[in-house]
Amino acid sequence: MKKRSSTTPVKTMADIARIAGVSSSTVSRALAGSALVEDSQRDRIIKIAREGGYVINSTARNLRLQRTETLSVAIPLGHESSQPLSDPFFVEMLGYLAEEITRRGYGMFVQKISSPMDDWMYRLIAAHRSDGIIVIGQSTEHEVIEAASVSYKPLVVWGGHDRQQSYCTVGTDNVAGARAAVSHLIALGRRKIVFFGDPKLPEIRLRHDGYQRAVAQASQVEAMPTVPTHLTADAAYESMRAFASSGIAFDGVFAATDVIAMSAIRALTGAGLRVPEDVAVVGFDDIALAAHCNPALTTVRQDIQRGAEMMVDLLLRRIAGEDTPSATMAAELVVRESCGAARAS
Amino acid sequence: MKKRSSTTPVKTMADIARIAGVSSSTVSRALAGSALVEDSQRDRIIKIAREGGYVINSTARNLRLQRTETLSVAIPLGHESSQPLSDPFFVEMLGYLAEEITRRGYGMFVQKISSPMDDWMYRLIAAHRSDGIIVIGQSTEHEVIEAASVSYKPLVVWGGHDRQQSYCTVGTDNVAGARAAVSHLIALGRRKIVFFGDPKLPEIRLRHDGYQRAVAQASQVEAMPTVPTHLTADAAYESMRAFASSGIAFDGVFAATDVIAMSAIRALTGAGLRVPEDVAVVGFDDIALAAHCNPALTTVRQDIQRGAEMMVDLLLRRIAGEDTPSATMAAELVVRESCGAARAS
DNA sequence: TTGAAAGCGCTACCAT
DNA sequence: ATGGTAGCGCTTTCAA
Repeated sequence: MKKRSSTTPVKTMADIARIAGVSSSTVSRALAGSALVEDSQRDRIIKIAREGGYVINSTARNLRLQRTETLSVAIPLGHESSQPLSDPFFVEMLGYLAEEITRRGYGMFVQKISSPMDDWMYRLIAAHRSDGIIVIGQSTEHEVIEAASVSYKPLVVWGGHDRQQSYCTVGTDNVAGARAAVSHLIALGRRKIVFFGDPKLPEIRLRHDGYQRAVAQASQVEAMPTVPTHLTADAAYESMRAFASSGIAFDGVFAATDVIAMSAIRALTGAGLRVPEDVAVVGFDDIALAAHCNPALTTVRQDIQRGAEMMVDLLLRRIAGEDTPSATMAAELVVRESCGAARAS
Repeated sequence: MKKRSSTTPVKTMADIARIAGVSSSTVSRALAGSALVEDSQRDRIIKIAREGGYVINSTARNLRLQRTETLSVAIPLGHESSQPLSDPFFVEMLGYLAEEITRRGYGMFVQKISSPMDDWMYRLIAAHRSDGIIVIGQSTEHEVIEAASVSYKPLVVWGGHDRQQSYCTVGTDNVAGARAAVSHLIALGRRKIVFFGDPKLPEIRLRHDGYQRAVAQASQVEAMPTVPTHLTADAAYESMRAFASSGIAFDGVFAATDVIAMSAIRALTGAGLRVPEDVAVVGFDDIALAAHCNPALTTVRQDIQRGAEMMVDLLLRRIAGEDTPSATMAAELVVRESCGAARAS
């Protein structure tokens, strides 16, 4: 009897069944570790499968089981379709999500939503490529997400939490974080603080709220304009360049994101203004760059890694049928150099 | 006749067929835009599908067509299983890959290979979750990749290119890049240059080759040790801390990656040594951080975005049956502050 | 131009 | 403990 083990291709359960002289039902059970199969039989089948290099076909399995063991990560960039996905905040988040999703035994399916049609959410759901969806950032898509969440439960969104929203979010306490940042600037003597960022985006609107509360609560602080800049480095640079040459006097900047803050600093320096001596700058996010730029950026830290872990955990629980609440993480002001004074640690 | 369009669920082609009063074969053809279906019939079917919010079930389609319209991105971390996927280089690469893969109409399936079994590659292939595989970095897995590439063609690897390898790589000219960096240090008067990095990894071995050639070609340059540090920030910091206190005199460091370089700078500064005055440091990669840290890092630039685009393009061509050759991109020395002298631009 | 039917590879029900 | 069979939703012959 010739050895054929290496010449007989073992691609399907039917192949294994043929070699083992059993039915494919038994092979399926054996490979699933079912106690229904006789021990010796099971071991023999598993051995044949392994020696033949058999790996289960997940497409067929998924079709049968109506699930995918995959989570989708969607990144809507409606506010800024030209914003590259290489944006540091998104990319750091993506890395941690990949880490955690893999650790939980799932695959990660990444989808960038470039020029949001209003049906991207529906398509993502209906295509059945994943068991659940994580959306990074609400962008301009709050209504779409809200509508989908009514009928689609396995959905978790990174972003701002509003009283009037039914979907599950994970995010930082934007209002408190922004307020702490601006209050710190005020405490350092700044009186003319400009807000850079577009309050049309939910998270940024919350940061703007925090900014306004800090200003309203202080005395002697002048009302200053809000500059609704886009989120890209180039756009933010240009916004600041234009503002700095407008003749409006100012001594502080609260930027809605670190990318805006860093670009603003470049523009200020280019305009001959010193940071922090002439203008103090505070950002938001604490991306990896923030600690290493010059001057090191004072910013509001969001714990991206913990956020990623929470989102995956909540999503898996929702897939299991649980109805999880939203989670808000505390924001932490990280004082470095760009605000002009280090706070005692 | 009651309007039922909103109450009848339209989940499958069979549903549409029932509503339209045709067979599901016709629905399939109509939705695929087949010329075989009568025009008015086709339009009617498409209308029903759209109004019912129908989206094709990709799992079923994939099973039938034996393809997935998905590309796998595998990140083997065998050399450093504790290395987080949040490593800047990998994460930047991931962002650009997501960008380009989405742009090409594919999905991206991300898989971190944590503690490499020797069959991870085989499993990834046999599970049929994707039409092709991009591997980011050879790590310690050269043999595994080489073996798989014999029979599995839709495979592109980021990393070092060796004369003796049959798989398709995209990468930077590591030897030339390293050589330029070290020659630059030598030209600036450095004579005792230490290499930090583990030459067991293919790319780093090539960078080490470049380092050695630059040293061999110069006169008066002393032979210095190679410190086979790991790739994480913490490990590199510790390696440099230990080395700096060993009593060995040195005035230059060529770090195999920017992460190592930046950690080394922190350790050197902590040990009371000035960078670049006492020790000049050059890195490799030009991650986003490099330009923004203090002192700004002199490094060898790899064009990550272009690399990502090339990998996707080559992979899609391989999926289409083409046998593409490897591609090597030119390395570019980016002179900033950490080497102690700016070259004329 | 359309429909019937087979089948992609798997799992689970129902027998025995 | 095991096998037969149906069917997940789709595409594509083959017939008409």
